[in-house]
Amino acid sequence: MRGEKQEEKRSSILEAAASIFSNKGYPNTKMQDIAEKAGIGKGTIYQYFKSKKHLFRQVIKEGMNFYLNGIKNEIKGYSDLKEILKVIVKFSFSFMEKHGHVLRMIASHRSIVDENTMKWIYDRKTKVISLISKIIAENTEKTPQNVNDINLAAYCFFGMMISVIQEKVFHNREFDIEEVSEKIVNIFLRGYDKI
Amino acid sequence: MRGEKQEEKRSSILEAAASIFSNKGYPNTKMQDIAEKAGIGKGTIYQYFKSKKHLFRQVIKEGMNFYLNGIKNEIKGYSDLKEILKVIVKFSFSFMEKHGHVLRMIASHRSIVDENTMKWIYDRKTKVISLISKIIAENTEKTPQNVNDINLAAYCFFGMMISVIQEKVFHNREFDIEEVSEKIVNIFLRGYDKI
Amino acid sequence: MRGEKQEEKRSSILEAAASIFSNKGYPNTKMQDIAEKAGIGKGTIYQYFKSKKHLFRQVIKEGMNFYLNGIKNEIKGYSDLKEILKVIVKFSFSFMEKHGHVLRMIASHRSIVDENTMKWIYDRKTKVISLISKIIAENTEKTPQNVNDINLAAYCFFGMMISVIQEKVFHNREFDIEEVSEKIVNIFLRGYDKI
Amino acid sequence: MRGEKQEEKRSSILEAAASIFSNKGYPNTKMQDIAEKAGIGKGTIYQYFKSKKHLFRQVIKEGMNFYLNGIKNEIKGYSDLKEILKVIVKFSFSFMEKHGHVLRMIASHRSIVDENTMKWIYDRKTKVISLISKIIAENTEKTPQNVNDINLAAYCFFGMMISVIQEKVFHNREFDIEEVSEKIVNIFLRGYDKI
DNA sequence: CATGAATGAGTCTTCATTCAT
DNA sequence: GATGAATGAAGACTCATTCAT
Repeated sequence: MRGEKQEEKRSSILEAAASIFSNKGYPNTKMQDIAEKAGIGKGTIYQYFKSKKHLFRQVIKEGMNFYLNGIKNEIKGYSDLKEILKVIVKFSFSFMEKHGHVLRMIASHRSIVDENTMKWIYDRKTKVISLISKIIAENTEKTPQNVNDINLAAYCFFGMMISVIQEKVFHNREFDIEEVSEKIVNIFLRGYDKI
Repeated sequence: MRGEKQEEKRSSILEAAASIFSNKGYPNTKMQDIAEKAGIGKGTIYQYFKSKKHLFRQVIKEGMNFYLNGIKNEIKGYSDLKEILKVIVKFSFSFMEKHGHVLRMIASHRSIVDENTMKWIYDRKTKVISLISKIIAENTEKTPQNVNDINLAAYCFFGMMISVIQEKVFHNREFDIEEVSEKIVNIFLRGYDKI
Repeated sequence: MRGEKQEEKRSSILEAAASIFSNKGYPNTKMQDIAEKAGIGKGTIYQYFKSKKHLFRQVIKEGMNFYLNGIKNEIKGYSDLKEILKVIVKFSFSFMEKHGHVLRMIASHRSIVDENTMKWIYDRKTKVISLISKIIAENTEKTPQNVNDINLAAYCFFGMMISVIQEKVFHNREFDIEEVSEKIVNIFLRGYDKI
Repeated sequence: MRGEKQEEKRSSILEAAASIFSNKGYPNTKMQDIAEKAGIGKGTIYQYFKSKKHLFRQVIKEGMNFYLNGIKNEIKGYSDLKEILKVIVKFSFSFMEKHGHVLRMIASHRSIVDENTMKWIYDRKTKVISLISKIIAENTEKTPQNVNDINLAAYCFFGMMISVIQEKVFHNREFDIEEVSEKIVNIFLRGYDKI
């Protein structure tokens, strides 16, 4: 059986990879480093992942799934758009602290690897935006709107959120997540002029 | 005179580098490619720039200056915050089309090169945010606010703008800049709920 | 075990390197050449030695140790200074034939690599001179002398020996080692006038 | 006329080259450095010397001539071998201080450049040894000897002299040239045992 | 003649990937 | 399955030499 132990090792590689890709970026990450962090031999990685690129994609993919599922899970039970968005911001904060690179990669979806991977990442990003769009659409009292406008709004929300989170996380400073989330969502929903 | 022709060649290298860094990212860019694009020999680059890293920094630096000066220049004559922000969005659109990497690097300020360069880029970013903060502060009728709040707003505005621009430019699709700018600024100033 | 085979490969690299450095000198020696001579891939060298410079230093270092130990070993059982010096000359002859560069580098201790390595080599040289000084001091019937004088004598002996050996080895001609050694030692001990 | 000014420039290049080759060794010497030290443009060197290698050879050649002529000149008027050898040592000391590389290159005559140059340098060395041999032969009261023995003695004398000089010059320490010269010559003529 | 900007051949070094143990 | 020693393709960078001005 390729059961439990196998799966565990796969996970430990993925985790180590996520952490190092996050901190150093794709090109500065060496397979050696990942192997060391995972406490295994370099060659072993290749028994679970075809190549560095594939490993990277898996990191993004599973990170994404974790992110998407996390959001879906967190917002259960809330029905107020404002509350929901705040929850998303807060969850994204803690996610960024652990898997910074994943979120940043998705946000900028740019060819740090190669053309194909860039497009592939872009597809993942679309999923995030779609989820946010869907959430906005479903929890708004406004009359049905142009799909493009909702999408635009989703991009705006995601962009501003990432921008602020990145800044805070980068600085590694103490700050009140609750307060900042409130402010971000307020700007998004009510506008800077009104707050 | 070491004047004109020298300066021209320096510029052509910078331009070629900006273009290739933009499209392929730092690690995928070969000095050879830049030389070819600039129509010169590999070694010549090293007469003008100490290393690949230095060249990259210059690209960011001069791109940044061009961006900042461009904004300052474009907003002259406007006094309405909304108009000013729209101008910024529109200018950023056209800038991204030409120097995508610069803006993206600044937005994500991440170690695609090395720790030091990351911090260095972060410093450049601060300049952009400062400018936006200043613009917001000076053109708002609201009673004087907490500096941190203005800064937060600047990060939000910059983030949402980049997020949307990136999407549009990436798709390379036709769209109405005027309309999109209007919408972005409206969300920022009046909130999604109100538009 | 990382034992035997590893050590063997390390040795084969060292040997190949010594041979090529000896014949072509440091700057004319290519890592590629060393790899080929050792019958391995270029990259393998870097598993055992950090850089060309480090490899070079190891060649000198291990060559030196071999030389010093060789001398110490050969002179065992002799108590007559003249006999001892002759043994040293003879051993140095055979050593130069195999590891010419090592001895020459030590003799001239000059910056063929860089300032630091030069000083490092100079330190190695001091060891050789010290050994010769010690041998002279211990096996002389003369009344205790000024340390500086003994040192000067050691430099003289080492210099004349290298000078002659180099000439002979360079010519690759047949000659009577026994006879030449005898003559060198005679000049050193009794003076040219007396022989 | 290619007269005076030309000759002056040629000299200044040669002088600059000698100084830098001496201090840094052939491979670490850049044409640029030589040009700068000579206060001229890089390209100008090539109007006087075909290549770096040729320049190097000229440096050795003219250095050698200067050395040989210097010796011949200094020993005029002396007839005692001991006095003559002392004069040679003293002159060599001051020569080494200014043109270290030349003397060292001649002493070790080794392929820091290439096989051909090595042989070429070896030929120069032969001239020095011949001169010393001739001096020894002419100023000795001993009955005519085997040419090879005189040659061997010359190699010994040259080797020990260089060995000591190098050490002293390398240390850049104060020392009594007169005294050291006396000791070296004494060892050579009367033997270490007798002094 | 003098110059120094331009050039590209030539090298060291890294690191993803393979494969024998 | 797991390992890590071996590999070599790939790329940044140097510097002697050329040649247009």
